[in-house]
Amino acid sequence: MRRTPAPRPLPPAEDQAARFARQREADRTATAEDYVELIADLLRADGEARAVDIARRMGVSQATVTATIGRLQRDGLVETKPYRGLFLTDAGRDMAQAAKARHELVVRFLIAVGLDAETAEQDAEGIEHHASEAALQAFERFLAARKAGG
Amino acid sequence: MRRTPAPRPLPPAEDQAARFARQREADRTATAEDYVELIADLLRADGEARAVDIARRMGVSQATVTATIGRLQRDGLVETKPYRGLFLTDAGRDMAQAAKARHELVVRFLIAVGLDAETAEQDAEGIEHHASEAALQAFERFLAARKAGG
DNA sequence: TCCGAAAGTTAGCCTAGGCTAAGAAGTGAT
DNA sequence: ATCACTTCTTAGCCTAGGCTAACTTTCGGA
Repeated sequence: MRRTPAPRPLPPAEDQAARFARQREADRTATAEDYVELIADLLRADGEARAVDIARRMGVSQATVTATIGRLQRDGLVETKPYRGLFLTDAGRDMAQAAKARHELVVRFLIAVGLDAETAEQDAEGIEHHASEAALQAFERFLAARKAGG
Repeated sequence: MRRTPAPRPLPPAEDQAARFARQREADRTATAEDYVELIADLLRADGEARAVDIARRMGVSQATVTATIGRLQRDGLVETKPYRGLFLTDAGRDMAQAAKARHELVVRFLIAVGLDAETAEQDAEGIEHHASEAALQAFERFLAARKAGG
């Protein structure tokens, strides 16, 4: 029982820097993914996506939604007409679909490893943006194995 | 084989808004956690934490480090003397220790579910900030069970 | 000792993503 | 058709977290 468990040396600075850089990249796309995912859900559920509903569901002001939508439009993810509802471009739809699939996979995975549904839903919101393709595949394999094995 | 898999209704707006709010809260603390964790690592490995090394390992400029350290100092996590190294306050040490424990738990967990070590390290960087206490406990249980069962 | 390189800071700029307050545009009921 | 209400936008502000360029301080070697 030693006090210094494992004086693991620090990773090479370049590796660590690369990880943080990828991290910041993921942070940048997270907002866009959350928005298009929500817009897709609203379009499916209500037939339209209105700024006021997005504001309510994101827990932010309408002014913030207007500004964010502007960025999404600039980035070619949504289309808007002033005072009209929002629509997703092809790119937006693709992103939404991928985000939704990731989200649901992460939720199912978290529940499978023993988390309650409510917390799984909460944590998935953050984790989905930081799980790599490799991680998602590992989650899929895990779920498949669990299903097969019982 | 239906085209519309499950027209799952949207969650209540308030619940969803609360989740996003907690999400934003986690995002705000993530930077602080990353910094104090790195500072603790540097102190342990090198005996001192210098801004230039933090800049190198975070992949940002020294000016960015200076600004961020200023915020950490304002928030009572680090202590600095101009042109001298950095030191953690008690609060900073606590945060660093918790962050490190979370980080390593997430890495071990990701490896246990089939991820390679390199990707686990990368993904943990993002996931550690978004896993709730309940999730971390679930990960612990999973690892314990895996160890017991084989 | 002193002087050049390395380290740290400061100034000034930028974007994302929050906010409030106020005004403009659309909509529904009478 | 009008008027009140809702929705959307605009203006102006803020913080976090990036950047470069220029300046200051420290430190080590000749």
